[in-house]
Amino acid sequence: MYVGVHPLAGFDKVLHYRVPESLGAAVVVGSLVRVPIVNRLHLGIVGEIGAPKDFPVEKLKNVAQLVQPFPALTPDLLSLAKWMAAYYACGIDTIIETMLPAAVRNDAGLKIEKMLVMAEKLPEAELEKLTKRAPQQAKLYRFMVQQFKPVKKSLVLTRLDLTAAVVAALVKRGVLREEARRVERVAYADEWGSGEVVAAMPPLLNPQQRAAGEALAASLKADKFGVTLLHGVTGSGKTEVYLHAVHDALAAGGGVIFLVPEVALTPQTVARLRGRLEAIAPGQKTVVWHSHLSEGERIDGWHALASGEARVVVGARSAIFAPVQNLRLVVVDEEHEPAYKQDETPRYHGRDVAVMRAKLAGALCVLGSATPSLESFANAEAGKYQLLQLTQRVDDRKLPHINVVDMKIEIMNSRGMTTLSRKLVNAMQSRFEKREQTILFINRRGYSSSMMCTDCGHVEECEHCSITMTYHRSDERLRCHLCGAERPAPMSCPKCRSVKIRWRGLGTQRVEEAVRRVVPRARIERMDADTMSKKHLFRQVLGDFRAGKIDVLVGTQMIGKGLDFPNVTLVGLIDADISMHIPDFRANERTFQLLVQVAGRAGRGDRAGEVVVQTFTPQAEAIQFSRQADFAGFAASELKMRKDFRYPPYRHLIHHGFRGPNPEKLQFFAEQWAKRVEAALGDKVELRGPSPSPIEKIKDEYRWQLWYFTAQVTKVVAELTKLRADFTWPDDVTQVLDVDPMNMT
DNA sequence: AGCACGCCGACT
DNA sequence: GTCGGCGTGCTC
Repeated sequence: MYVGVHPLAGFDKVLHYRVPESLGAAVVVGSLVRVPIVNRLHLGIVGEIGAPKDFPVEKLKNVAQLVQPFPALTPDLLSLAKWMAAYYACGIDTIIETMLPAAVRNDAGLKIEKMLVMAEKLPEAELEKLTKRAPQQAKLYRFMVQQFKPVKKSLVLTRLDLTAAVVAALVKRGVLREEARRVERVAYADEWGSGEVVAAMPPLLNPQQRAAGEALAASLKADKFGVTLLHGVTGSGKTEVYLHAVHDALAAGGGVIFLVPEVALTPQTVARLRGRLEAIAPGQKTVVWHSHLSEGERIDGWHALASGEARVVVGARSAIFAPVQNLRLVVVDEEHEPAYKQDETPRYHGRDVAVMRAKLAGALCVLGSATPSLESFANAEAGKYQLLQLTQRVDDRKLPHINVVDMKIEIMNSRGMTTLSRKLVNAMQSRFEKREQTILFINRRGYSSSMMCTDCGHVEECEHCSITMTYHRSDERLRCHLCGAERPAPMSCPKCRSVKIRWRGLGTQRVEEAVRRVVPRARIERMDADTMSKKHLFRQVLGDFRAGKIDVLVGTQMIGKGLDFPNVTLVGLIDADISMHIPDFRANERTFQLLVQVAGRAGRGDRAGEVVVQTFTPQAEAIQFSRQADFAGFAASELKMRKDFRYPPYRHLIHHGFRGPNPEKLQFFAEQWAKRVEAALGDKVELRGPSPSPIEKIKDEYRWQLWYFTAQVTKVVAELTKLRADFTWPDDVTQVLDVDPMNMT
């Protein structure tokens, strides 16, 4: 028998080996093996069974060892690795290394404990003799005779105050037997596991929750891949809905992966989840998976899942690679959270990988959020994902009214520049009369500003990258921060010829002045990076605001987080679309989510709050726009920069992968990069490509193209570091909207 | 990755 | 001439 192996040796190639008789049937696809490469042993994953096509069979070496008795990667994980390698432009070995916990790879974490068992009893006479001649051995013997189960050698030695020599003597006589046993640390029953009995009681579901639960049950019953976006407002009880689905999946004999953002993995939440999970499926063990586990805990959890002993794993990002058997359900809670992104090579997005793994396993994937990410929402709108909504809060607190004001119309009506819309002014005045508070949130981020027509809302964008171009006032030019393209700023709107084209961006100061004009008697405080340079000032202002000494708080995003003021019943979002237009679509999304969060907080228990959103591109359009701003991101393995140069000469392939549906765009990026490197080096760089994705099954438009160029690293390292610093990297290199496993056949 | 092979300039 | 700095290609 011959096998093709993916070696974990730093290069990305399948090597073939002969499987010796002794290993035979135990070696299957997904097995972790040790194989000889040149003159040393490396780990590898069996990727296929069969002889090589272009290598003489006689020359094949033997597989040296089978590291794990069961396959280390399930078939779905193996195909997931292949997909990720192509999608995120990195070697499959890198992916496999992240999939397998280090402890599993070098079986170091396997804590072996020596156990002692009785092998043969001694006749009375022998024992008498032993008592005289070797009292220590006799003592040990007497103890061991009473034991029914194997006992830990270390324990026996300390308890009976013996040395290892005594044990060895009895083992040699054949009286005792030493056994090595893998220790099962119980990663699923730590000190937090119990004592949460109350939380284990399932609360009654409201009709909406029940309906969502039933819809998920139906999807699960269909027993095939599907994605459901569970869009539930804060406090609508999404967790209960997940738990019902988990229950159904377990009842059907399937496995479950439950992903939460890393920060959510506090002992309390873990304990609560585990309590509930173990209550809905008695006897089921729940493995917890996060980065702070010890090696031992990790390997035990891994083994429990790989062997099928445990079927549920709750964990952060990397838990998506857990070797769960017969995977039926993947839950991604708070799917919009940036914590799902890995910002080291291999850069991947846990949520996207979750969707793909579900697809490969034929499972149901549930993405849940109060503020779904744009791409998930777009996928739901496009009908690719099923959309379930929970609009009622469990506590029945009212949701605020959200008014979107189109500033184009506002400016038209007032015949002039307008900072605050009529709607917002009225609302502010009425709040002031009622002694309620207002927050005006000015959406300004960085100093990127775009060119926008105040008549038609047109924004200039880069023809190559479809992102908004940045206006540079110093030289009156527009630049694309992604590809570096530039052109003179137009004097009139290219679309409607209007001359009312201006660069956008209101300062807190101007807003403050405007507020002072319309509510002269109100106490107004400004809060932005300029005025809040001192920490205590920041606290003081927030304190004053909370105490009711301030009526209107005007600020930038710094007031966005953690604002929970009971007396605030109005929130105004000025220039909502500024961050919709900055060339970083991830920022758009943050603004959008912030909006939803702010909206959720506005209002008092008894009455719904109000939110006024001022925009030139009313919401639907704005979202649409930011979807276009999605570009074929630089998915890419990181620049490989090694500083430890030594002989043998490093020669590096600096490669950048560019993915996306538009080959021209990709080529353009690649060429831009090549140019930059050339300029930095002062000599020619060879650009090669595109090389197609190694995955044949993916439809052509989703096929990657990998463009790469080679250059001598000696010169490049320093230069690239500089380049990197002044190059505006897309905020999110792995993030792409067109994650679309639904359309891959 | 790590190692061998083979190229080219400057020396035991 | 050959030694070693360095680029390239291969590893079953």
